Amino acid sequence: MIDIKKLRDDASTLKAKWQSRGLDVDVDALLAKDKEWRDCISSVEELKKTRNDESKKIGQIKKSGGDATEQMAAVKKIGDDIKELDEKAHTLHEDLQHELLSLPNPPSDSSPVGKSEEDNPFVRDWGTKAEFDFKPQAHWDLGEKLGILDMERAAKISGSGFALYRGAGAKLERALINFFLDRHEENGYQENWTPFLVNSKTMTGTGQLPKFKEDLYHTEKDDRFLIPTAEVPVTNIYSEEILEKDDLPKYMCAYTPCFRREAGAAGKDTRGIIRMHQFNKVEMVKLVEPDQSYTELELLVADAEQLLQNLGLHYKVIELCTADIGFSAARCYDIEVWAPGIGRYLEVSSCSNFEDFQSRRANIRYRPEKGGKPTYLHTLNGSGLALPRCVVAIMETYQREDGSIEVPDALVPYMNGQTEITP
RNA sequence: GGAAAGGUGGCUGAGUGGUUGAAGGUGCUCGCCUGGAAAGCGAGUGAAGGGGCAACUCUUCCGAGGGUUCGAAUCCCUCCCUUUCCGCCA
Repeated sequence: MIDIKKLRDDASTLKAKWQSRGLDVDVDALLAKDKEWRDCISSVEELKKTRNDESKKIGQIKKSGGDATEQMAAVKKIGDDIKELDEKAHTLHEDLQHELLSLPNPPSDSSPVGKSEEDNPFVRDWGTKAEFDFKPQAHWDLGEKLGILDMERAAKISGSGFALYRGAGAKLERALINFFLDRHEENGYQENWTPFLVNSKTMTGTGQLPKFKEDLYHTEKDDRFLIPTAEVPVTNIYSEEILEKDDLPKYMCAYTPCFRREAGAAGKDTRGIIRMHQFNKVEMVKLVEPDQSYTELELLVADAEQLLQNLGLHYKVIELCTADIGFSAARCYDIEVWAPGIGRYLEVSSCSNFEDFQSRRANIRYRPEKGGKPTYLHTLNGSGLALPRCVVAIMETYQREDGSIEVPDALVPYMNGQTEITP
């Protein structure tokens, strides 16, 4: 959420930033509503002051045995006015708050301005596209023939958009999760195991609510949501808390399954395991001091890249332009791994700096100096990494002509010494 | 799911309708004292929001939301959470 004070002070800059996202925000209407709310608050407070003073006087009169009937009637009238105005102020505030919560983060000045994903600048790449002296197969063919991926039975059990990994396929998932988590621990991230169902307050904290309810699985009876990413529970670990300067930076990571309705993505990536309603992911989250967040973003991307390098997978890093950047992010890098079987780069990580957008929503603060005033810290997160697309890249990159798959060296210990996957 | 007890400041813990934003203790900060420290003494020590250039000032907040009342931490209702016991269950 943006700071309403910024909107009061410098609406035109914010408006321009939203415009760079392709969003036309009626800032004048927002400011008018804000003004109306503040005027309302002022009147209420004035009335409350009068009421408090008068009530005290009544107390004194009664104590000294006097008759305060007249005063009581007068204050009663004030009370009625307060109630009415208070309700109005409350409604105005809720309304304004809802509108503010639905506004995306204004992109950082450092984010490249663009009109669509076509304008996302290339940052760097690592490795080269794998070459084959045979025609490489797509993972769905490889997986089915090897018996490690059973999309048909997954559909029978749950429907489309779900994967059933079997045998070495299941083991590969487990191996990747452990491999990723171990690397993060080495890099100073504390491992977390979180709830996978969260309440609406938590979802609002990281920005999934109120705007993207349609993308989430919701349990009607208990009003809880299945997490679409570990970012949600992990970032909210310290919600409503005030941390000390010495507590920062906080490096945290977690493996979780992720649940996404993929509403609006119908017909996209329907084959294979590129877009799933349920998938596994390891996520890194950082809570940092504001002046460190852009340095930390670079480090975060490097930590994600390291994993692909260890796996020997070719990838490229791109930066998202203002038109393509996510709702909550101020700046964002995507890492895309090369999948030679289908001949596409696949997004396996998104590393973002949210600045104080999430911390303001989730109310995560810290004291810049001992005994000082609490202020909002900066949050960042990055996938490290999303499993299915890594599996795709591994299968397709390490495939042999006979359809078997070589296990990348880094994963062999995590596969109990298994070096290849054969039928 | 049933029963009971609770939810007050960084922590602990009083408070049952009227200067209570909240006693006492503890912790923390600053000062005095000391060769230095401890002890002791003194002062300060929550958050959000509004107004003001500022000193400052006002409002709100005792789990959340309603209600009663001239006035609510205190009384009533609903919900949430915690603990203990019972039941059920991986």
